[in-house]
Amino acid sequence: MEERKQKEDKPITIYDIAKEAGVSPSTVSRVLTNKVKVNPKKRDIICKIMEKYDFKPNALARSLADTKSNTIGIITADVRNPFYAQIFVACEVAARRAGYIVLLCNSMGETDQEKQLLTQMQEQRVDAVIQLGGRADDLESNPSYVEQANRLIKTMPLVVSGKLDGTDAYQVQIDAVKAMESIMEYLIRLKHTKIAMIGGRMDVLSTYEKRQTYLKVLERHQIKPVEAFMRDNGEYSYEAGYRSMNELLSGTNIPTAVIAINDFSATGIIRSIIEHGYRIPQDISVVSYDNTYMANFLIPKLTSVDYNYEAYGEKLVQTAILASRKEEVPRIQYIEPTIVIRESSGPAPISV
Amino acid sequence: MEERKQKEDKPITIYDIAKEAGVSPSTVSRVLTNKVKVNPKKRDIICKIMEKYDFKPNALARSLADTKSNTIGIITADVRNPFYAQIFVACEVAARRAGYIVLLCNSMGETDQEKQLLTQMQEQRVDAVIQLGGRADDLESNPSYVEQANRLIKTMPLVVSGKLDGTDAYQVQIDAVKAMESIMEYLIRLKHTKIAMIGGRMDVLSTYEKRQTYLKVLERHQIKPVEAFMRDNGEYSYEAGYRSMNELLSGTNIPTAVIAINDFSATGIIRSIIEHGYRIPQDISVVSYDNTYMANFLIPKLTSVDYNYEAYGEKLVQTAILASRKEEVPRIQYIEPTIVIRESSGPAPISV
DNA sequence: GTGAAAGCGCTAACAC
DNA sequence: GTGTTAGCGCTTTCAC
Repeated sequence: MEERKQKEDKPITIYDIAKEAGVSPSTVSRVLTNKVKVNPKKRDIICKIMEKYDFKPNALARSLADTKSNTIGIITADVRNPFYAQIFVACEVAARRAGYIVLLCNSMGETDQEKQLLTQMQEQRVDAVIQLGGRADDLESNPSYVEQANRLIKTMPLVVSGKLDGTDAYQVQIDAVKAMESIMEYLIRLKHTKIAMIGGRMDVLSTYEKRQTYLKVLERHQIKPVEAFMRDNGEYSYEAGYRSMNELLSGTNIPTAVIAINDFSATGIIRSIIEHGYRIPQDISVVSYDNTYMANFLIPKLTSVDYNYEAYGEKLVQTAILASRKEEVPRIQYIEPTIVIRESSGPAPISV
Repeated sequence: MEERKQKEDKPITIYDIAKEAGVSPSTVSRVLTNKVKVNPKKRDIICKIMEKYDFKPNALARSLADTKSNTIGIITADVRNPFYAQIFVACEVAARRAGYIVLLCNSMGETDQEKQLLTQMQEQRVDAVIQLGGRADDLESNPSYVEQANRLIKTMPLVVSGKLDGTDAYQVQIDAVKAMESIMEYLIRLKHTKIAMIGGRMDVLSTYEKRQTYLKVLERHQIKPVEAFMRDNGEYSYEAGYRSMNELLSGTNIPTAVIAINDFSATGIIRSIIEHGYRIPQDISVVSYDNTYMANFLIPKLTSVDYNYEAYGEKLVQTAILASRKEEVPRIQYIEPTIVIRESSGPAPISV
């Protein structure tokens, strides 16, 4: 029951608390973990002392002791991309609700960096890692990355937003096929037949799937695909969208609708269309993917495909947590897209 | 020198390595820390074995042992805001370069949450915490938050992007005064005299400073301030910008230039202007703060004040690290703004 | 240069 | 219910 001589530097520990409370350290630990009954009186005394010294249990020591860090590592290419920012925040919210912390690392799109991050996550002994984009987006998984991932998976579960062939990574994917189906059917219902698809790289899984679906739906409606309408420019940026649309509009065959690979691209596309003197959506409709806040800001407001981000984050995190507890989780799960119609799309113009 | 019997579950430790290498654990630790000479031959053997088992040192244990986690905690209101996303990524890059990891937590703008995050950071034993926005933005610091922050500061340094009166937090701020000065002088040089300032809350430090500077510069040029031109609508959003500009344009006194509190606001403001049939910048110039990627996307492209984000992140992180090592760091530092001129601003129209 | 041993702060059997 | 005793995996004196 003795007062602690304030050694200013050393942070207080359960031993200090225990001594002052006249109990054993384990009792203090018990009130901390709160899993086992403790004499209410003692608990009270202990709590008082904890508060008095503003005691904060050392999470590192706790994690070391029970070999569980209550941390989920998240690797993404770049949170500055609002698409990932949305998912990340959704993950964080879900994680916090479940009593977990998230450790975020950006790979900046560099594969080497990404590999290193896997290692880092292992060293940090996170309970599971969630990978958003990056190598998990590849149509053909990078072998050396797969190798690294497999090493990680020996230690902890990995859940990816795409896929990682040759690994046991859990997959929680956006349903790219449905995402394209719904947009195409929507446009065709509006009598569009001259539909362009702009942006993206064909070695990216979701983009590839979109393209395949695009072709499939055209065929289903007996619309002949036009080479010039398919402009996978290799990028997902504003500039690329702008450039590709400029090219397209400088030709003779002008589409009545264009599907942008994402909101960034759409933004460039819209700029190009307007600069060329066409009206949106009267002359050309524009639809897009991701439904980031940009969609609301543009003039006209953008029709874009949304993926309930909150639910997405929740599913990613739940998968990670359950897997880390070795509970059963489906190996692959899908997120349903919903098309949000705004001002940028409308009926096809009456053909001349 | 014996092979390790692969107990599949337990991760390998330096003891396992040591045994197989025929050395003591301390020697293994020495090659890990790499601070002390080790017989090159032994080192070699040890490294080989580490690789063979894909050994990853437990960062938790390391941190526990040397009471240093090499982690910097970052608290922000919402990384989905591109302004914070930019700074965060810059911090991460700087931190990684210095051998640190960052732990990101979003408070979602809730003070309680924010307080809890401080506690969480303490428990995680991060080496320092950086707070971007939130309570550090307040013109008058929230007393109960200050209290919580002070508790944290007893344990570790806190560096904030704003200020926290009554604490020893380090400050690395954007120079809001200069940011406004340069924009005002720019506009006035272009012969603008009817300048509106839209968006923001006056209990936010940087906004308050901007308003004060706005008034000061007007006075310096003998321009009488117009009540209707000062529309601190309490928000920093697209919608608020749109709404306020609509109100302003429905009046009789139309400004020739408007300063938006940030790019989000500017986006709404631009929409409103266009919908009202005015041209940008021929009729009305629009300038803004933060120079996020939005500035490049808008039509017209937005003139916006930039803060070298890379340098900002570097300074925040360096301050955090140095302070955590108890080295001397200035208590307050400033980030210089630069105005990036694009399409949305130009000379004032010839007055009628 | 290297090993032995103590310790970082906590949890979790295990007895009582 | 509570104290005792081992760890968790690493770093770091301190001798030699």
